[in-house]
Amino acid sequence: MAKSYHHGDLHEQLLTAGEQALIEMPVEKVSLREIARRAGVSHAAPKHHFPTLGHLLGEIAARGYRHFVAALDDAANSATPQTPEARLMAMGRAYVNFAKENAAAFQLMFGQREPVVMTPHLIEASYAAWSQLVQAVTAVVGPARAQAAALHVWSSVHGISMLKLAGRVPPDLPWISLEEQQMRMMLEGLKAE
Amino acid sequence: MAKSYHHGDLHEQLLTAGEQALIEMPVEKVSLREIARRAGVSHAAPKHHFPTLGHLLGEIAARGYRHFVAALDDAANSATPQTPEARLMAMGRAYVNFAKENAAAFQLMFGQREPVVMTPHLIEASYAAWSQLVQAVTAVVGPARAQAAALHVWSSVHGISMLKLAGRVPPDLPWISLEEQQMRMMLEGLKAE
DNA sequence: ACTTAAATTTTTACATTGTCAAGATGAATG
DNA sequence: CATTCATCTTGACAATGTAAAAATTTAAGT
Repeated sequence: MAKSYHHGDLHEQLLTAGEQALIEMPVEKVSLREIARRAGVSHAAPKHHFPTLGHLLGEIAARGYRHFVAALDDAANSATPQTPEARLMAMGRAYVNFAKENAAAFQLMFGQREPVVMTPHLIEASYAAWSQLVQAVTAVVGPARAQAAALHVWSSVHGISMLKLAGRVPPDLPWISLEEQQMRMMLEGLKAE
Repeated sequence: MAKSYHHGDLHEQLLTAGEQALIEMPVEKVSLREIARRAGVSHAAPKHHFPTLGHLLGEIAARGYRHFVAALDDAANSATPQTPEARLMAMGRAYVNFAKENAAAFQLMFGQREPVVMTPHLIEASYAAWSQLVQAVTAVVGPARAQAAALHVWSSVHGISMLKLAGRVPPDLPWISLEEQQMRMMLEGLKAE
């Protein structure tokens, strides 16, 4: 059932307007009214498509996870050589890179913007990201230790991403080089028995 | 100093009122007016002590870092045996524990609440936390690799803390056990060449 | 085709928030 | 005692999220 009414497909347009806003402004400035403004609609119009701002943000975050998963997948498939380790390292670098290049979306996805409602789509999308990582890690350490290893890997890349975004690490460090060393240590940690 | 109109130490009382608020409510609900309310003062009174909400939050975050450093120090000194590795592991557990027990303060310290102004006190306090960690890591890996190793350790413990707080990891995992394994892998990663 | 019902959007309105500009108040200073 | 000055209050403003009512457009029924 197509919905072509006054403004067309407002549901979709609100989501894309929100994504665009996340590109152009810091995450905390992306308000309901700002998104409505960008969609060329009154501030109360979103109500009929998303019960609350949290639901709208939740759906936008879910889309963020899908782009995120796609980016990590691309990185893994572009890795050379195509060994499990190289694929995992490529994903790790893509993770940190995604956080850097899509800072606002990343922050939305990981809770830096209240209120974000855990809609079914968001739960599903974030779980898909977790599954993707578990799968890549399983190829390296086997299924028995997969979950613990995945948590280890995720913590490492997520932590370094967040610290960088929060700016709570001394800025005079040789960041790029440290980042690579950190990634190596992360991989080495996987080999712990 | 009895307080009727001028009550003398409002500066201090605003800080403690803010800290108390962080204990009793989620970080995003801690507003300027809420803190003023708790201090028993009008909503514009803080203006004379802190130019903006961001500055007040920044000072509260700085205090959070001091408690944080103290907690990690205590943990390290209570570790048995008193080896560099055991001390570091104890600090790591204390880190994750602090994030769990003081969620709102932790989130304020690491940027989950805009606007937070990087006041001199905050810069100093967060740098002190970094120095503390570098020192503990140096005792394990030596000075040459200390910074890279510190970043590795911090990323790991920070990442797992943030993921837990954000609730973006499947909730049906055996978290406690995974947490310990993650910490072991983190330590193992330190031994990477 | 005409009426009626339903779905979508706008308009108003209200309670919050952070910040600012005037006042009011009390304490220190001469 | 009078004046000055830092501090606190009051009132105002723009912006936010949400709710209800009114308006407008589409769909359905006969």
